[in-house]
Amino acid sequence: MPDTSHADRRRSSIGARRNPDAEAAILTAARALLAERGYAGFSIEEVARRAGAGKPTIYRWWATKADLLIDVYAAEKASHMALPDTGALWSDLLAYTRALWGFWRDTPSGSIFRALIAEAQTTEAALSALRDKFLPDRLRDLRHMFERAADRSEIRASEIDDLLGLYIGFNWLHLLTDRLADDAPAIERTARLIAGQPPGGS
Amino acid sequence: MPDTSHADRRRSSIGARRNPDAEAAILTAARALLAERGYAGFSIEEVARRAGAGKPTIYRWWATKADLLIDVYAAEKASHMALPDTGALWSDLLAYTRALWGFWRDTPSGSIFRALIAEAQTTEAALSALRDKFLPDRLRDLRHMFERAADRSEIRASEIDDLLGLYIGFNWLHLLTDRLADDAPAIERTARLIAGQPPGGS
Amino acid sequence: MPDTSHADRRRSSIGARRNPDAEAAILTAARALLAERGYAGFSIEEVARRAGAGKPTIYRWWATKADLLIDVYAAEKASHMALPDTGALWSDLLAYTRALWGFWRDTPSGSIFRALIAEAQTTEAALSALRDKFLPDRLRDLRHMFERAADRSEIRASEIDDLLGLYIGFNWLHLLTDRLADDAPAIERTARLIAGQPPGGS
Amino acid sequence: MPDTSHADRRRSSIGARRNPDAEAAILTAARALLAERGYAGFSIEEVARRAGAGKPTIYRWWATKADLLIDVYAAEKASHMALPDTGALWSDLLAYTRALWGFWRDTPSGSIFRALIAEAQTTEAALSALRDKFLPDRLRDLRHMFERAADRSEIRASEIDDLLGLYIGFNWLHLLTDRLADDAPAIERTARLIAGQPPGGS
DNA sequence: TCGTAATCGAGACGGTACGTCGTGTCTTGCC
DNA sequence: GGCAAGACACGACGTACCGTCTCGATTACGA
Repeated sequence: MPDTSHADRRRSSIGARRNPDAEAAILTAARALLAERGYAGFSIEEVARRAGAGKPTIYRWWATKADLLIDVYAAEKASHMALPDTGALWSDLLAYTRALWGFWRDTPSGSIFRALIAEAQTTEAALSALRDKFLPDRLRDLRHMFERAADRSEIRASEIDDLLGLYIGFNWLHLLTDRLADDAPAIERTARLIAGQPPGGS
Repeated sequence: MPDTSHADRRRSSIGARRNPDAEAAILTAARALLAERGYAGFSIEEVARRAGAGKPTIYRWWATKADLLIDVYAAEKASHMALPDTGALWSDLLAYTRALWGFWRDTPSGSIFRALIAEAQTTEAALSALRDKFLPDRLRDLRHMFERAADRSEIRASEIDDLLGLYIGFNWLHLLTDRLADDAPAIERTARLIAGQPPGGS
Repeated sequence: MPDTSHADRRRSSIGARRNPDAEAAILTAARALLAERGYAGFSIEEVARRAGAGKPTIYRWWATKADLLIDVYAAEKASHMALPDTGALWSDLLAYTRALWGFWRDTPSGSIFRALIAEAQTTEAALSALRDKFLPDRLRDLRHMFERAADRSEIRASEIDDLLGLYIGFNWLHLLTDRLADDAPAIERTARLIAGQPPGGS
Repeated sequence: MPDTSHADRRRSSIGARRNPDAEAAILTAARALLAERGYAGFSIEEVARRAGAGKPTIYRWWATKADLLIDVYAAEKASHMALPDTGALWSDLLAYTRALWGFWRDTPSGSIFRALIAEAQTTEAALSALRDKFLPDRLRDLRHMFERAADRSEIRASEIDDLLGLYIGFNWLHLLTDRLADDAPAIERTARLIAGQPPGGS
């Protein structure tokens, strides 16, 4: 058995209900696998092997690969990302985007999210999971940042959704083309653009 | 023989050199396959089947799936998109974006491009093709539109690249989440946002 | 890797036609597996593992487990069993049955045939393979023995098929209840019964 | 709930002892399942589903699948078959065999018995149950028929066991190859053969 | 002029992963 | 302690593609 990173073996059922140990082992294994081999090497089969879990256990709780990816990403994100409140949209965006890109670069999360988007191009179920479940969650979080800016009259309230779209598209574009490291200076310039702040100002 | 979409049968070798008929048949089959079944149903196996080609013939000329996708998309794109010149950036963007989304919706190109982006999350070669060849080409084309706007003082010249990034990200986001049809009203609002045009004005 | 009995690895395709090496490796592996673990331990998966073959290669050439079992049995039988011709039906039967039971006991063939019959109780395809392909072959061979006896007027020609049925049922019954070793004396008595020979006579 | 063949729901424990309702529901479900889908579709899982029983309840009372099959067959057989006494062995056999084949064809018993024999080729426990318990029972019943024939000097007393073997093998052969319906004419011819009666006579 | 070489369609090969099913064990919470 | 329920690890099922290989045929080109 080549891999030793999986949980302690012979974890058994704890009755007619979900075993949190199994769930944790699967999420951990999925995270590690994506970290090591990326989406290309990500398979339910291998996750099951590493987690010491049966494939049916995975399919029982996550109907699609996307559902699993979403849970892995969510567990990751919860513990890392917080919304800044600096008093100005452009500096909020600066702080948040730098944190986000760092999070994507320095944890498996970047790989996970790229996997999720790729999966959504393959499977209809994954697409609707991404669009109808994942994205709205993300938007809800970020909208607060923009709503505060609208309260401060930095942006028009009617523009919030479209600015959010531009902002998310900007991040996706850099993630999907793997330019998170190279193009970091773009963050500040783009934050100002979105916030309607003149370049170089404070 | 149930499928009739492939080229006429028994196309054979034409000697010790590449057979253009075979190449055309393969590109056509790939295009049709992506149109019908999307990236999920796109396999070298099925392309070969439809093209009436041997798999080695495909692998001989296209080392990776991404290479094939690029050629298919290139053949598609060349013949369709022209840059508008309406005299104002926001209406240029409006016209171009509506044309692009229509092109993505109504031809296989949308599926093809989605496939290419997805493949780039799996295969390093696809990623660098997308980032280093594809994206610069696209930027070069569009930059003219933004440069004209800068000449007219609608936008700052220093903002061109960042606005392009926002604009492309906006398009990708809608393509990848399959919202080209539903979210068409966003085009006008976003075109104004990018062009710095107040909402509702002419 | 626990099993070492499989053929030398990395046997590849020899073109667009059946590879006899692969076929031989698969039949050998199937035979060995049945010899070691019986029908209970017999799986296509394990045969593929031992043969160093891909599962699709097996499914390509043997549509059902029964087809594979039949080929394994046939290869075995061809090299071991010959029809005797002693000049009298009862001694022909005596010789043949003793050889058959020995063949069933001392080679994997007994296990193979038991597996085949069991499989026929599970799968409709296996049943028809057994009944319409295997059994007629077996009957054709044996019928010669009975026809010679009819020519010698030992039995009526009209009884041949029914005597064959009785004879085969007798053998099956002992095979399926694993009484080939214990009940060997029954062979002689039953040979006489079938041949219409009084007990104890020469 | 689509299937209605199982017992009334929410049958619960009746305390620290075996619940006869549960046992009956399980046997009934097993019988029905074998009737509908044969050995191929017979699984503990499905029996439990239909019976509205937990799997452990089944495993608690029947250690192996064979044990369950035996109980199902026993419950079935008891109520149906009677030994004929026509005054001649060949007509006894004729009557009994016709009844037996009809019983096997028209009730789940044929499927059950086929399942039992198949299971005996996989599981040692099933084999010994079949050989050491089942078969002797059957032989004991039938032997009376042959003993009466010996008393009437139709057959030799010393031949009884071997004729029984031939007779049972004949029946098994037709059951296992699913020729109970097609080959009914063989019954009369074989009955005469076993009874030493010339063909066509009365 | 003719052998050589690279092309073609075809399809078998060893593999990996898919998603489903059944196995026998285990635990819960009710009776 | 029996019961229904159902989760668990495991492993086989049969299928789809992967990328590689070898065939036999079909030309073009260089010696």
